[in-house]
Amino acid sequence: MSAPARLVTQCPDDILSQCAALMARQGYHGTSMRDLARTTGRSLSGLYHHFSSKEDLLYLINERGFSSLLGNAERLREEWRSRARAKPATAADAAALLRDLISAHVDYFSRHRSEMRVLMLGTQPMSPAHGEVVRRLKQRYSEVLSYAVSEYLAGHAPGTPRAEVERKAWLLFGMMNWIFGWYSVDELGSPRDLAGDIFGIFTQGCLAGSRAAATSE
Amino acid sequence: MSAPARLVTQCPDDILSQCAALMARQGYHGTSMRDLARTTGRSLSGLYHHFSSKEDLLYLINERGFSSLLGNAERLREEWRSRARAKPATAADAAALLRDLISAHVDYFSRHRSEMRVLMLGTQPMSPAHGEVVRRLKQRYSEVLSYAVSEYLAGHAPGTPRAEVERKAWLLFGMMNWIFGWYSVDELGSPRDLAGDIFGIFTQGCLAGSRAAATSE
DNA sequence: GTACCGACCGAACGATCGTTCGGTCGGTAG
DNA sequence: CTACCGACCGAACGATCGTTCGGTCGGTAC
Repeated sequence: MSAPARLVTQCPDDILSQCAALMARQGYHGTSMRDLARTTGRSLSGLYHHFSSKEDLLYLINERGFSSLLGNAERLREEWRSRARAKPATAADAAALLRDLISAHVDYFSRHRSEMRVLMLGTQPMSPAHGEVVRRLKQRYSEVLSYAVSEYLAGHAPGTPRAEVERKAWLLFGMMNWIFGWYSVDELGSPRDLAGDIFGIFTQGCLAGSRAAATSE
Repeated sequence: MSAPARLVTQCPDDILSQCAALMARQGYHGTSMRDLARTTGRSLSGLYHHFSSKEDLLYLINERGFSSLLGNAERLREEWRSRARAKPATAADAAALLRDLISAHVDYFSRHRSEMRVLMLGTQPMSPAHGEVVRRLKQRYSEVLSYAVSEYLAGHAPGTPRAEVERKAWLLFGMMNWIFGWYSVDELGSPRDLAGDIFGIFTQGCLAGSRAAATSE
């Protein structure tokens, strides 16, 4: 423990994202360790110096991605809660929280598209222990979003049933996640426009309530 | 060409869906031909009697799924067009078309969850020829949906820019598709409720226009 | 100097992969 | 009877898979 300090190595951050980029295109099982070694400019056994196994690599990508996403979301929620303690929150405040969460999500996705695509393609091939950690992160993240949705609905459409709140939160998730699964971000305009559209459609759509669905018949 | 008629065999319909069920859980590369042979109750070489290759099997699942989806959608659109020729279409008619398309989509997904999950996980490992066919089907399907969205917006929010129409159609796609990627249909209520929610959020959300997105700041 | 370190490599291991080949069996057709 | 057919199987092929092992090299620590 002396002069030059440890900044490189230790945790192979760039290697991880290079691997994620390849896995995003070919899938976990469709990408071999030899493929990953080649694109990271290392040898096969050199790659194993950084990760204990292929599954471990997948876990690290998942853990890192969801942790960042969750960190952003929980920070926004805490800021909102401390503001709410200072002075009572208005309905507009809840809308602002929801809008910030959507923006943060879309921004993060657009800046880490490969990693996010890996996260979306499923958790199946992970060990029970790793899978549990990732599942927990996923759930905590969706709980923050559900919380914001229910706070928003409490202010703008009070009395919405719990089941409907959750269903709508999931639909919001759908809008936020799907686009990056199929399409390129280049064809969709800026993340800012996209987040604005999602926020606009969701909030205005929720205001109309569920009874508005009966148009014909 | 005589008595008993050909109803079985020819095209292995049930085998296909059994294979899709396994691939939906493990992914294409994560499922071996031996796995597929075992779950279909056949031997490895017995399976190759029905499909020329593993990739061919993936293609058949994709082609079949998207063709059904597209068939339903184009039928609904043609019905609408012929009604529009009889008497001028109202704005409510366009909403009904959109609602029927969403219902058909959600219904089909809920009845063929495994196949649909395979379709959503990507097209990469297909040959150029097969990939092109599937890509064409996908595009035709999304064009029907975009058409309905633009017809709806023409009646309810005239003057919406083309790019915004497409972005909103994609967000609608997101709501329709995402839920079956992550969550089980059991927790989401009936397909009917779900389709109603999607239709309600989307249509009411679009009515508010894009300028409503500026709530704070 | 020697000792130890993390980063990295070439070569190989056993297992599993997609695919092929030769053959069996029950059922019409002539 | 023979000829032919689709459905199906066991056994094997070459290739590729994830992983391991022994070793090399440049750099501190003492």
